Amino acid sequence: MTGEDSAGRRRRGPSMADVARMAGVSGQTVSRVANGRNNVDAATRDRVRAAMSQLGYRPNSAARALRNGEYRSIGVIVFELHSFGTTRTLDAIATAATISGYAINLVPVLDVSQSAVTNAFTRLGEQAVDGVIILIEAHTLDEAGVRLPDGLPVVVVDSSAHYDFPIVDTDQRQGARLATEHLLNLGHATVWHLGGPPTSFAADRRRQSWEQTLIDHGREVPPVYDGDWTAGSGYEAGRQLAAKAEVTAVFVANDQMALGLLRALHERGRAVPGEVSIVGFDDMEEAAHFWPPLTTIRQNFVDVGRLSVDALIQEIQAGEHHHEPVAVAAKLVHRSSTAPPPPSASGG
Amino acid sequence: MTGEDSAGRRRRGPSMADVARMAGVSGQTVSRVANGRNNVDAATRDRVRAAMSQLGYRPNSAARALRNGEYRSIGVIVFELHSFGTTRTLDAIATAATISGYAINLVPVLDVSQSAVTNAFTRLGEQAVDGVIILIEAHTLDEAGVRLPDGLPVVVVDSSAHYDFPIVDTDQRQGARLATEHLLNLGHATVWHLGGPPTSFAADRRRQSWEQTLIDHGREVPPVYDGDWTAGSGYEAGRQLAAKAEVTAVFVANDQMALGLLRALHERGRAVPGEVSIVGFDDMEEAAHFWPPLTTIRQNFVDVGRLSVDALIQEIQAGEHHHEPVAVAAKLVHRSSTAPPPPSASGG
DNA sequence: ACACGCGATGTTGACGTCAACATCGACGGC
DNA sequence: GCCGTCGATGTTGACGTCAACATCGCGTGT
Repeated sequence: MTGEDSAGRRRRGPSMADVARMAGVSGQTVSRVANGRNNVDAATRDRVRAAMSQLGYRPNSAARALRNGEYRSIGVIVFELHSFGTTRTLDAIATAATISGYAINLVPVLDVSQSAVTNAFTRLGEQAVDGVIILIEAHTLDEAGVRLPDGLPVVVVDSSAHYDFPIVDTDQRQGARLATEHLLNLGHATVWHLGGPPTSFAADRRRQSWEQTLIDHGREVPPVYDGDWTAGSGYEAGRQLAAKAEVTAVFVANDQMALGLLRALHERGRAVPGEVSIVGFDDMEEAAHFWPPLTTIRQNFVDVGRLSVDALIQEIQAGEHHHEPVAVAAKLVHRSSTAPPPPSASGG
Repeated sequence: MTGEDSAGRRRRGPSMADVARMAGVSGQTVSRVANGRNNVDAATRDRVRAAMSQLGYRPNSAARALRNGEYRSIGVIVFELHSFGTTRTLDAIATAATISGYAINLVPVLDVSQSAVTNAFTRLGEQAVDGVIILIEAHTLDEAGVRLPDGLPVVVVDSSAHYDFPIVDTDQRQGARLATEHLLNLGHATVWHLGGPPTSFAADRRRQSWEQTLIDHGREVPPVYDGDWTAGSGYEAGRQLAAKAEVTAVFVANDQMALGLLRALHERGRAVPGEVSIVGFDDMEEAAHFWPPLTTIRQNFVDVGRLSVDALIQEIQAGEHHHEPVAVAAKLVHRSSTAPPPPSASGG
């Protein structure tokens, strides 16, 4: 009754054999019913179904996985759920995987240390997964000198191109260019940059693309300020930026840091967008309600999640890598944090 | 070499038998080495280890689960990763489970419909899990008329008490009282409330506790405004609140809605905390960088996650339910969004 | 009436692991 | 020198499922 035997030990649930006995059929017929095969007599099927629900039968996925040689499960290795982008991508991955009939096995990296990463990968090797999506920033991977189990399909999100794995990611370059050109088009002489941590490839690419865009337009490239994606780090860098009168436009590598910068600007009494224009990156839900509402680059996390799952499943089922990275386009969402520069700053 | 056989099908990895053959021992000895038993000769162990790494052996967790009758995995059923609290709790659960040697199986509910919830629970029954943590709001559960597989240990986070499952949650009542009394102590005549959706038990409790605190202090209870946890809904409700001159203090049921309210107040030109004081709930990382930085109630998500995992594992391993809900204390974090009421409003 | 086909159902064995039991050899005590 | 013991290793079988093959009975065509 309670799922325990007289000794108080956990008892296994009913198996096909139990259902078969109760329904007066063979185990194989139960299997056929459980798997929706249609070559079973209707009356028999009903009898089996009745026995199943009466016994509370549920298929043993371990036995099924062992027999079939596949788990129908994919591992997702994440570093932290603090970052908005990671969380959103994970959400999209989970949804896409579920729709495709795969379960999600979440493998957290417990801290930043190299051994924690190595540990996570070791655990991963022992998990019941058919493939892996790596959501941690790739430099961390490098440092850990990670060796994944051979023959385990892998897809990487947010990575450099020098891995031998398929890559799916937002088109960071295009997004950063969009942000930078938006500010330039408004008439700003140049655009400052508050970047993400050097350990992130995404941050790297946004910074590079911002710089290249400035160069393409023949503008001066101001020094870069680095944060670590958090609002706190945006605030710290923001205090320095806010103190510089010549700063009229800033492209911030994510919305959370932009929030910190906004606070620093408010504290200093510099008007946004009156004196300084700001563009973020991500379009987190809150960005529309920052003060002022933030102009930002919207990432299409749903597509990133779906495409990475699709690529992984293809690899699992067909054994095919395809090596050209998949880049998902971003787009600019114009709100109130950007405007033309103040007249006094028009010359640069 | 590539993990496929000549027909292009996925080939299973090497098994214990393969390792045993290469090392010239029996499968059982390989098993002993793999499980760290110490009754194996050092030289033999080395030989087995060498064979393992040369073949790229990794234990088949399906076979192990089948043999041992346990998966060492817990399912977490979540509705959405958009809400800050859910995400943070999931993170803490994943960490705690990993430390305890359990894997995490993420089971998303694809949409709000009843069938989606039922679907998710059905899927759950077929997952390779020893137990389940339910992270969705409990009213949704109710509506779905959910029947969980019998004998599967369950722990619920954020739920009413009328389930026969162990419950772990933040002490919503205590947190809401803290918030309300903080504002009262500053001298506000009464405190308005911007609550969460009626479908959430957490929102319910925060509202009830706010009301009770007001009554306990002999204050008037203003009408409640409801949001749905999002900044957008906070903004909508906030526009109404901002229009009322008599509002000097608002307790908002989460930080995201507080952000929306802040925006509405700014748009209307009402100073925070000069004219209106605001307290949020959650203490999301960004709250410290809102404008102004938000006074809020900090939830201890780490403890909630850890305690729910501990409770579940105890249930799994010992078969013991313990029915008193576990309440994790919250605490007030005082920042700049609260101050005494303006002199003009002192009388109420 | 008989062979044949076909649909419904049953039987067998293998997936990889590990507990329980069996075996074997070395060493110490008397 | 014989027996008992203990440590290292091997052998067997069972966990639950499902593909492959076997069987059985009924209807159809000639």
